[in-house]
Amino acid sequence: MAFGKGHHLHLIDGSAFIFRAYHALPPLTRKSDGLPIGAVSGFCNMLQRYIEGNTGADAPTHVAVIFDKGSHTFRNEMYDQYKANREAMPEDLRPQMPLTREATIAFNIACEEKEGYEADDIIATLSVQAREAGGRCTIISSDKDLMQLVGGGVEMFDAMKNNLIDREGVHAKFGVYPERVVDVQALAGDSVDNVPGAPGIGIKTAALLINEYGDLDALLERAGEIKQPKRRQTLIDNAEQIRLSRRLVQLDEKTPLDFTLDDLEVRDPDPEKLLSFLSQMEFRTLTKRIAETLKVEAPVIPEAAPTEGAAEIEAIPFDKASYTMVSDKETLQTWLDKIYARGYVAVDTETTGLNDMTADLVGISLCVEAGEACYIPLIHKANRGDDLFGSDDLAEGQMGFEEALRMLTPMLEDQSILKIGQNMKYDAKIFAQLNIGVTPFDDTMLMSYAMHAGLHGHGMDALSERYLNHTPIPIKPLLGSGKSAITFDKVPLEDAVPYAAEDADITLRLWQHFKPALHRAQTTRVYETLERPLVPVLMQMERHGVKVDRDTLSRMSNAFAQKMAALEAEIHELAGRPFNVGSPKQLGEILFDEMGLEGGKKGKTGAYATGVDVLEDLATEHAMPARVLDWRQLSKLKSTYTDALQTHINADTGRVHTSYSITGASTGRLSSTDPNLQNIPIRTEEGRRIREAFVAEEGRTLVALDYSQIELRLLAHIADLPSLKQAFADGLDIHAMTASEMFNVPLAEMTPDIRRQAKAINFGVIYGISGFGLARNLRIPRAEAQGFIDRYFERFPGIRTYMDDTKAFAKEHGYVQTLFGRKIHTPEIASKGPRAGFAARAAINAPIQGTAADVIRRAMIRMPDAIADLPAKMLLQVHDELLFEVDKGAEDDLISVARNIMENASDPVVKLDVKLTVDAGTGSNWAEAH
DNA sequence: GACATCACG
DNA sequence: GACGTACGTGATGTCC
Repeated sequence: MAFGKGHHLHLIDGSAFIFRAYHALPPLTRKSDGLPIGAVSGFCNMLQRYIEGNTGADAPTHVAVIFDKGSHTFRNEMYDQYKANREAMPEDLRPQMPLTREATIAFNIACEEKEGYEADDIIATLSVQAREAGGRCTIISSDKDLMQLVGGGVEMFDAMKNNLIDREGVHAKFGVYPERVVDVQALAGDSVDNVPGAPGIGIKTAALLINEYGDLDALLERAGEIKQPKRRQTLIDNAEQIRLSRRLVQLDEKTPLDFTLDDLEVRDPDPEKLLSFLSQMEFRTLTKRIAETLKVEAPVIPEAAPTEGAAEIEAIPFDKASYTMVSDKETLQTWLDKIYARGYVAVDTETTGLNDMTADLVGISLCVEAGEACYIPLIHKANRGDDLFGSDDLAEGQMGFEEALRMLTPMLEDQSILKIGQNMKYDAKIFAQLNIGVTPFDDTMLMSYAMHAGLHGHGMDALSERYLNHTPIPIKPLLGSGKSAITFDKVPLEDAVPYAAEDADITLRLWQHFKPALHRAQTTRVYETLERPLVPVLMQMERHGVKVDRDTLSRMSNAFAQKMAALEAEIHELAGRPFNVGSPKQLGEILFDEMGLEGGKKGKTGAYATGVDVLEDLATEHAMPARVLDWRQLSKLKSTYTDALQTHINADTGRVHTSYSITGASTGRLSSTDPNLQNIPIRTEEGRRIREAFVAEEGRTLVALDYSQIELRLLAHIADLPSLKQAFADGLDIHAMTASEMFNVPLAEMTPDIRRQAKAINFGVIYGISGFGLARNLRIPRAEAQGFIDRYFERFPGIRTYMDDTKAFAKEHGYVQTLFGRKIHTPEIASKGPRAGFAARAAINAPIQGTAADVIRRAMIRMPDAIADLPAKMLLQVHDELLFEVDKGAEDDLISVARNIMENASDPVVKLDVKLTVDAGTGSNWAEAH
């Protein structure tokens, strides 16, 4: 009998089921091979519960699960931004999607999808067909986009809240009945699907307008009559956009389908098929339960290896002999086939050096399963290079460089294949040089950092030792050291293969270990929002580099050398004999033994201390220490900056390319190396001039934006200090205000000295203040410093509480957290003696410094998209500052966009009680811009 | 490679 | 009651 009166169709929104299952369950994996399976498990459970709950008199006669297919639909043709801000599907969910289709079929339920259409369109088409045939239809979903379909025998059922949505239910949600829902949605827009709508109009206002004017067309036609000027204008200005929005939200009730309602008739499951699928997935409980329901015997699922990560991974021993070399395209193709079947692969590159801007790709290793890895050598030389003749010949047994990359590139760029790396920024930069974009990816180094910051380093060797109980093959013996060191392309293949392949093997095993651990440690969100997305951003900045003028530096070097020579002569004269001014040991002996100055203190190595503090004190008694300080400053500027920076100017680009380490600092700050561009001088006039060498390209300008007092602002929020918050809200001079509060001095009578003391205390608080430390910093008696601190605590009682609570938390948990959930471990807090003191202060500082680091990371991650339409590039980050280079004339546009991103970087995750403000400067060089 | 020193936030 | 103490980094030169 054809579908008609008396029949009842159920349409299940498959995607909704999957996402609910995915988010509701921990990241389960199939025991035998680690395949992620949590969403499939939840999906099957939901299907089974659905079946069990729909057996009564009102049971459906027809049923289907409807899925989305592909991400590109006819709506993207109308509007390319449709659903453009959707987050990418989590990697561990992607391989489960086809399995949910298999599950539906195993349950013997019709499973439908159609390329170019959303599931919602299929649901719309079927529900209309059911209604027109005189039957009933229940849509099992809570998606508001489907509410336009309700009425005339069509209802929705929200399986989550267990409630039925009829016409009245829709009215309660939208303020209009189903036939006008599309009009309201068109006006209100939808940020989730990126439907624009009318700016400033939400569901409430939209419903009001539609109810007043009847429908959307009437409203738009008579928009001029609207009394409120803002509403009137937005409707007039955005009429086209609103009509487009209506077309986007309007479901297609005429989707061409190659089946009919009759094909959806409820069928009993085939026990054999269903149980075979469930046991293949290794769902023990569910298999048993369904077997009982179906009154058949449950199949026996063999017990796989134990589930705990480490044990499972250790179960497969490392074996150099199992690694293979790929020398031809047939073999490479079998590896690609394996990778596509799996959906993920560990990748590692071998190169001719450690600098990813200058190193060349030498070979690639791959691993899809613990113990099963290969190395693809590409440009290994025939011998070690110590042979005078023929040393440029390539070693035998390598497939062509071009051919290998031609085969690998589609896989490396395939959205459905997850590439797993250890420090992916390095490998991705190597591939980027060859115009290959590696995406999507996971990074075991960043996973470790998200979980273990403060506990240990995150290099591969350390992680392998610690989590895999395996010492990797050392690289030293292969490359040698010193003058005789060779590059990896000179390493003989029989040595290179096991070394390189093992790195990929280790990386894969670490990933298998970390992936579930990341969830258990509740740091997945930190990893996915604060660590991983930073990689492409930093890659871009590093590859772009900053222009540094060699002539300026060179002139400065010469000037410094001259001044140093003069000072050196003077110092030798004052000392009575020549010595190495750069040697603290010799200097100490001269000052304290030969010249007999007082106050010499020997450190633990038996040498006199000759640091700035000591020499500054001595300067009051003798002329020499001051000269030494001057000499040291120049020596520092010359050796570390004006000389060294020149050597870092890249020959190809004429620019300096630093490398940022994401995992270097335990608090979440970045660090910068080769060269370090985060400690370019600024505090002294002579030093600041080095920034004049950091210049903009011809026709461009440097723009520096920095957060004003970000750590103190965050302290005010985190420790909940009302008077400090108020001071920031009022835009007061925060150090003067602190001084005024503490010393009872009206702001009008503030002296620079009182302000300076208050400033030192404010900073001291951020660092975990102590009487001793403050006394030393301010050069005042310890008792007086302690008095300041006591008064500070009285005036800002929240500080005490914050410090005590933070220490207590650290002691209990072994870590502290930032506002964004980043964990910083403080294991030494439990130790006895001075180490505990260090750890306590670090624990107090970490949430503040770490939250500031999170804030600027969030800004940096959003920045590339925000400035995509501007002729601007982000060049450098210096903890609370971002440096940009922009075409002349576009400075103001850039400042307004970038400042907006920076000031609102905490949104929407954290709502700060204190506003963040950003100062901006521009100039043809960094000294001017700051 | 350890240590002291000093550049930055 | 004594212990040593501001938090977080990286690069350089000396010396062993």
